[in-house]
Amino acid sequence: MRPRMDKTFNPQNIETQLYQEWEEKGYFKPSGKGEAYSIMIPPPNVTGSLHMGHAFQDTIMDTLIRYKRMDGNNTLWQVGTDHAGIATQMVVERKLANEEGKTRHELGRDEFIKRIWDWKAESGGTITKQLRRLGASVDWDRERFTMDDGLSEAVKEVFVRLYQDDLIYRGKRLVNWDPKLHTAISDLEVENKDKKGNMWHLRYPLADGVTTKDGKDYLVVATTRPETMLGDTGVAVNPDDERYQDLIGKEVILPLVNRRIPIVADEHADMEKGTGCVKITPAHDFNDNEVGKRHQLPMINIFSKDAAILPNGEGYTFDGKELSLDAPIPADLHNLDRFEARKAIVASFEAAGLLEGIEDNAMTVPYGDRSGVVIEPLLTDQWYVRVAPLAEPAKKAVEDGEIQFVPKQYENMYFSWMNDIQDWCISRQLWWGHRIPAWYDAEGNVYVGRDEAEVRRENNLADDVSLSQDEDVLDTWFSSALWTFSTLGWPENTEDMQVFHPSNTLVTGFDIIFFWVARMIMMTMHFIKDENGKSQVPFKTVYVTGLIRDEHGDKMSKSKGNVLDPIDMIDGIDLETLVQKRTGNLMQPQLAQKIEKNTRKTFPGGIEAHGTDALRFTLAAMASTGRDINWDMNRLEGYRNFCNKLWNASRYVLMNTEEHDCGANGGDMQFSLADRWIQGQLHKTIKQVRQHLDAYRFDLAANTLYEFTWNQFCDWYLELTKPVLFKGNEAQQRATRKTLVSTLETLLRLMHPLMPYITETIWRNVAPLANIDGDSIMLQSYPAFDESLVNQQAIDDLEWLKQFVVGIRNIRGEMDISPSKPLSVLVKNASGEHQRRMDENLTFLQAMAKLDEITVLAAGEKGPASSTALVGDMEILVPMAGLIDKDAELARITKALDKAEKDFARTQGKLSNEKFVSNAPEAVINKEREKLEEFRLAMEKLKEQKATIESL
RNA sequence: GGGCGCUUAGCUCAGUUGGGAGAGCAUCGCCCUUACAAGGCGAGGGUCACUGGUUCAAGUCCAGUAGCGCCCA
Repeated sequence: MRPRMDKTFNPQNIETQLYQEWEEKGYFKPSGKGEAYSIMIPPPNVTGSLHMGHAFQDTIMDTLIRYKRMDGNNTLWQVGTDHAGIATQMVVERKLANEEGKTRHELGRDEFIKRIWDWKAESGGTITKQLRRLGASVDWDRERFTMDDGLSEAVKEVFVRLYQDDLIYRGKRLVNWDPKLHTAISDLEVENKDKKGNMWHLRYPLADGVTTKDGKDYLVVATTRPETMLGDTGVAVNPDDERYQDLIGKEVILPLVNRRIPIVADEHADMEKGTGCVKITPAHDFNDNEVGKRHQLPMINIFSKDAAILPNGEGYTFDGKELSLDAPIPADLHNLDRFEARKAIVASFEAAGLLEGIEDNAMTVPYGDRSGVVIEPLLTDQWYVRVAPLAEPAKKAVEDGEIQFVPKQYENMYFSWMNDIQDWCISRQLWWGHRIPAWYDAEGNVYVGRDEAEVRRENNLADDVSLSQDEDVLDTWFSSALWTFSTLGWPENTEDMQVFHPSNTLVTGFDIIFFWVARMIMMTMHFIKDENGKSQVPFKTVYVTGLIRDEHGDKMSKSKGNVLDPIDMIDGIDLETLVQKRTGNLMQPQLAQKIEKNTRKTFPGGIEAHGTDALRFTLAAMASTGRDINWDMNRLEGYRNFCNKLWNASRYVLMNTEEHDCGANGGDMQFSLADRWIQGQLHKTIKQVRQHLDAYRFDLAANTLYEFTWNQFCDWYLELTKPVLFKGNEAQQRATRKTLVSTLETLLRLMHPLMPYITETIWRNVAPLANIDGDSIMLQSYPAFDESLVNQQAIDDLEWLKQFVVGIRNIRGEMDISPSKPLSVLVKNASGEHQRRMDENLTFLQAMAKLDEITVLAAGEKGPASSTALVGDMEILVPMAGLIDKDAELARITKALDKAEKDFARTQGKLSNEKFVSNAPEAVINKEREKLEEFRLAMEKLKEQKATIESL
């Protein structure tokens, strides 16, 4: 297919069609040839849709993959999605409620899971469809899903082996409990919000007639959660706090429940804060839990799974054993929700005269990001991975440079987490996920195995022993942690494992270094060994991206209504639809008005279509050093214009080469200075772009391409081909046509990884002219730098030509002489080199500066009163007669002279500094001397010129 | 409180081993010149957050201050 090229660039007309063709023809598959290069996509949430962060990361991954593919590697970009336990379960639950008015419990577990699979088949492909719009060259035939058979097999295998290695255990510990969803959740799913709350000061009477230093028979503890006092098992004071020294080891009588609890000394108590006394509730607060552990206080759980008050506190020791301890709770509190209980307890304290006071208090409260309710730290039975032993090799791999982070400072973040690592709670009280491969008998003994039959066999359990499988499923991150190898067919030792593992580059956000990156490293190094038994790393480089924020630097979020959808930037969206999209389905509908107002203000005309290539190029251009990006629509528009520029430049090339002899089959060719120059510039560009891509500096790569394309190729080279194509002889035309075609063809290949669609479209038109027979630019080789094609003489000559042309354009601009008015100019002090350059490039000079004649003045000849420009030590004179305004010219000269004088003075100052001359390197000094001479010359000429004009 | 990062033109950002401050957009002139008005040609615009130090020379290296952001507690 050779696409047509309209006058303006219309991305909609080309993108989808090209992508389908690429996919159908299997261009995204590994070639099977060359050195392997693989990237494993961070699997997006199957319920999700593409956001700017995905677009950013996917652009970078695709750029790398396309670059390596063209450069001859056997490339695999592995794609897939994760099953997103909670999110997916909730989506289907909601659907079930809306459509059938049923809960999942009414449906039953098996039927509900079946419904999830139905949903997935129907609606689970949103994000992968969007990924296609971005041009992502992933191998779709290998698409994986964390719940599919192969990956589930890997999950089971890993669980069983870790258990056998004593790296997985079951225990009763504190977790982030979501009282609405009835499951443990990970820290990542907890949103900490700053809230205004209260600090209650409660009196705890001292036992045994003890009094404080100032004679009081009670202590005052300050707390933000009075309701948890029912589970207090201690009061802590700071060991250095003189106020309470005598009381350490004594006891208080816990009000309402009349339990004696000890006063302990612990650093956790902050002398500056409140009264310096804190209540310790080890079963309901993470900090208190640590304190309790240090002082061997019992844990007393007072909450049900709904976070309502129990009739009796449940006591446990820190090794999870039940404690027979009497912790009754007053009957009027039973079954009260935690916030109701708070009111009731505060009221009771007040009634008993034990409420010392209430203060306002700013605090951070954890909310479940899915349920929106306050998370309760709760003691529950969960499965844990013992992480410390796994962390050691994982740390070492980064220390030794086996895995490198780009940018490097993120290694600190990695180490800080790995050095203070907590065991990982991997079980979730959900239905959707990998069911934990553990079975219990009637006595509560636990057996772990790949299936029930294996459990019976391994443990000699008769068929009549009844076993029931653990109801819980595994954290989604557990299966994600296996992603790099489970997707390649592990536990089978597949050929893919041998070829594509370890993968090369992981592209991800800094926010999941802990949750995902570190865990992948640990899991991979534990399970995957090379032929010598050495642990393999999952990837060699981790490229960490920053966050994409809105134009004011605010995080994009639904509730702020500042989310930008990458697809909207590609296809465009009208204002009304955008407003609807941003204000619909809000958790807090009262925000709608404000969001609407802001949206109308920011996007009065909606968002125009910019196309995928412009979006990708913008993302690449803004991808510097892993820091956050403040999204700028103006940049996007600028790069859309850039696409249009490339498009039209290509049209120019095609118009002048199609149906002409472009020298593809030889013939006489006489290359112009411009031809030789642009080839050199192109190769310098190739070298730089490769360097930048290799260094993950996509911003610099994009800038280099932009600069070459617009400022060299379009602004100078294309203009310089016009005189040749209009007036040159056959050999000159043939040479220039050949250069036009080959430069553009190479440039397109160089750009392709960043802008796949536009380059493919143009390339298919250009390639035949260069005698290249290929179906797709994707499969062509990436341009290689050839130093022999960089012609320094041509570069110097063309720089001279530019100076000449710009000098005249300058005069035109400042003197208001129309660019269309031809000028005759004179040159003074034209040495041999200047003369040669003029002789060789007269046509170029005439065309580019719109000149009639150039007259060379003899030595000593003054010439008429003129406005002048300098090219090195040569002076160009544009005669003033009838053209130039005396005052304007004087103003222009004065300004230029000022600048020259300043430059001269500064340079002279440097050179007359004895210390500079004796310390600075020779090259620097020489450069300064050259500059001085240049400025001196300019001053001289300008003064002379000024005098001439003044005397008129 | 500990750690990391940021502060450069009106806006969004580059600035490699220290050696004449850059880009895009925006602004101001002139131009519908047969690739492109999503364009061409030209111009203006910066105490490189602040203070001190090292150096012949600092946006760049060091120390401190202020503001902002992130991670951890």
